[in-house]
Amino acid sequence: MSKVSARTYSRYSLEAITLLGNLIRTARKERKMTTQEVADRAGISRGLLQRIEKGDPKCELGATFEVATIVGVKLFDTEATTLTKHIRQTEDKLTLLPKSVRKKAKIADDDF
Amino acid sequence: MSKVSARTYSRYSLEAITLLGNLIRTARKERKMTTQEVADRAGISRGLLQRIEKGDPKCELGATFEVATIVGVKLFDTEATTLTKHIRQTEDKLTLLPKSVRKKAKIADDDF
DNA sequence: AATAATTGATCCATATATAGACCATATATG
DNA sequence: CATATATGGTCTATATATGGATCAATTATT
Repeated sequence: MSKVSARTYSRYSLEAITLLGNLIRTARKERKMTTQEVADRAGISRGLLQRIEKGDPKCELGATFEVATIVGVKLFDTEATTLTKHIRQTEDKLTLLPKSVRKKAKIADDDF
Repeated sequence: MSKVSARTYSRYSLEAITLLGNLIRTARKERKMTTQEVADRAGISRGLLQRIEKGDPKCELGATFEVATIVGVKLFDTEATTLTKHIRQTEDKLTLLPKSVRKKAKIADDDF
């Protein structure tokens, strides 16, 4: 009694995840770090690191980003300093946008 | 009887995740999409989407990337076409690198 | 102002990812 | 060539994330 739904992913998402994994593995080897080393530093198991490098979508977001950071793969092509600034920018932008999005309450749909 | 380890994250990782969440929420509102709408399209629950937008590290990598794709947040600042190319590039790079990393089997450490 | 809808939060049952041990194979290095 | 080490895979128990329901508060629209 199990396996009911099984999540699906778009091709773009899967490729992005694959690329991220490849970048991580490449960076790790270039820095001559062993899988065990990186896993320890990230506080995760070696098995999980392998799945991350392999591009498995079913991994913790946090664990993945942590590993990327450790081996030096920049998310957003952005330095640590500018990251905070970007966060503030998006927050400002958010306060300007309406708090909630309202849909046109239409009775019937398009075709008639 | 629980809560044994509790994973930790670097400041940079957390900020990157927060930024990603903010970008997603901003993009969603700009496109006038409701949380339920996006959640349905991504095949996830509304609750999970909220955690993603909030920047919770403990979310599926796949779910997060999927949502980002749906609302139009580009990972890697890269188009879908070039993504495949980038993957090949990293794969090529990987074949050039040594298959396994070997550590100097040193007895004592540095200071002597 | 009234109303409908979105959002945010909490709670619980269940599906699922993770750690950790183990093994086989590949591979770097002496 | 021999050997130690890294890697990759599998398996199981356990910790944990997720879906779904529910409720309160906020907010857009008439």
